[in-house]
Amino acid sequence: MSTTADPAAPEGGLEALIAERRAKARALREAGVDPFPHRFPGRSEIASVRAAHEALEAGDTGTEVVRVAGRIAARRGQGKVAFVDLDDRSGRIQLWASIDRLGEEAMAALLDLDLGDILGVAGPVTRTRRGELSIAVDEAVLLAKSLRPPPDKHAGLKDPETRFRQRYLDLMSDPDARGAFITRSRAIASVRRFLDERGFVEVETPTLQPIYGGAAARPFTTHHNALDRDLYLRIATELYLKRCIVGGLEKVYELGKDFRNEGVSHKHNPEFTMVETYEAFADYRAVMEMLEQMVSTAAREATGSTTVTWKGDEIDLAPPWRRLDFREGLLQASGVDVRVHTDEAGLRAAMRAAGLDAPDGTPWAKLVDGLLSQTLEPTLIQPTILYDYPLELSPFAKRHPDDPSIVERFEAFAGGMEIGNAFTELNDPDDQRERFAMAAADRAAGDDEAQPLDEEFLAALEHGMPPTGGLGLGIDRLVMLLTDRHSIREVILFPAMRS
RNA sequence: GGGCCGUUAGCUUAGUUGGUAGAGCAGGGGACUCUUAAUCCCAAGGUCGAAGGUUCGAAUCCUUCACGGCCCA
Repeated sequence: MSTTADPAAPEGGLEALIAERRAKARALREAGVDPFPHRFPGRSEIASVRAAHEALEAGDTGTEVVRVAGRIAARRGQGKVAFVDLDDRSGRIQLWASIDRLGEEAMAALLDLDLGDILGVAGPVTRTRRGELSIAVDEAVLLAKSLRPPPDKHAGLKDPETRFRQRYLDLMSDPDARGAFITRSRAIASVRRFLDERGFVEVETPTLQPIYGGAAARPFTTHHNALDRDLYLRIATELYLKRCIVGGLEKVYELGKDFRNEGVSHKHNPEFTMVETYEAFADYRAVMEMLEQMVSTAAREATGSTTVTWKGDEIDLAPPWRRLDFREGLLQASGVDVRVHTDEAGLRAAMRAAGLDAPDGTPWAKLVDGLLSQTLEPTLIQPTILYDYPLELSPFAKRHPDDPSIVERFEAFAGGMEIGNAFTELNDPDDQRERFAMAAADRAAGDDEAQPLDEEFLAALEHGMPPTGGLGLGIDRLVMLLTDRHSIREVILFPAMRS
């Protein structure tokens, strides 16, 4: 269609491309055609159309009329025959449009469409002489006019900034990007199904909390105007879920967002998704087995296999996972024994002697954490359960019966990342009060990630909490593992960005 | 927070020792009744991330800033 030159229309660039598409939409309206109609009923998924007609021979045409709808991804031919590639979520199929089937008017309308337009078509399935399964178009309906040009039909969208800020462009131009988020959805559904089938109750606890807790992190602060009080966005669900255990719900989980006011990195986004589970009358040994089952089940149900590819290696998520004692593992990986260097200065000296980073003013527990992340953690590619942590790192974990300086806690690692954290929950309220006191001392010493005292949580524990095994599993990192994506931004649809 | 790298047309990109930017795709006009990164012809499209500086002259060199990526913390 020749577009009459508007003297005000720009010569080139994006504005001109938009003006061109708007002019086409206007022309349609003037011809009585709605460029944004309301529905296209009776459509089939492209993948199912393909599957049902695989046996069609080249040159043959089926009898059944199918209806498909999607976005125009590419087209070839401009004369009396044209080929259009149509994408929906399930796949792509070629449309074969000829003036013989459509007539001059409908053919002209089809040729006037743009890449990126949403189109619905009806017609029989055919296989071209060259062997391409296609739909012989008898009817074509514009379902939504695209007023802006899509990314390059072949090269797609490469610029990571645009991919994250305008994720819809990434999704529409890259089937693998869509696939990662579909895998994410399946993994989350699998985790829910797994827990539901084992009698866990899914609960929802406050996101806005008067006292934050359950993890070592700085919170986001907000303000409730009507109550005139500051509130915190939760950094974990832990302390509320344990109240549910006190109340007798016995097996609970919550799957949702936590918020931590920290920097962004390939492993950190300020809001991220975590599932926490608490099972009364279980301990961390039972949680180990459940986690192995849960993760391997999620892998199988989301990807079809319990082995995944990670940075070129195969990771086998099928149980049982390797068990590694915390102290032993660290000693082997770093040569530093945290049971020998039990004070801050001694550990710092030992770490520096081993060539490791150990900043001044860092409390002992954080030095141990740094020791782990610098030495052992990156080597834990195959799934590994690292168990029996020092008490100082774990303010909500129950002491080990054989050694009060360690707790019944484990973290699970895979792909060189921490993916899960679990312990036998501390249910002795007096011990818990002591732990809060230790945290208060840390806070006084300048650790702004230390736990604030939560009297209401202590009161709940004083009512009696059964022995309980608890777990936190990072969903984003699990999805990274399942999709071989090495940045958390690749598995969060709209990651945090600077303005 | 530190180091390195990047930012050129809607998208993907080239651009040499500093001499005022070139392509493919997309878009426009034309040809084409089995193409599939369709092909062929024609024309058009650029604040070279922003602001300063050096220079006769800056996409290119320098400084600052913004945004992003990678690595480190």
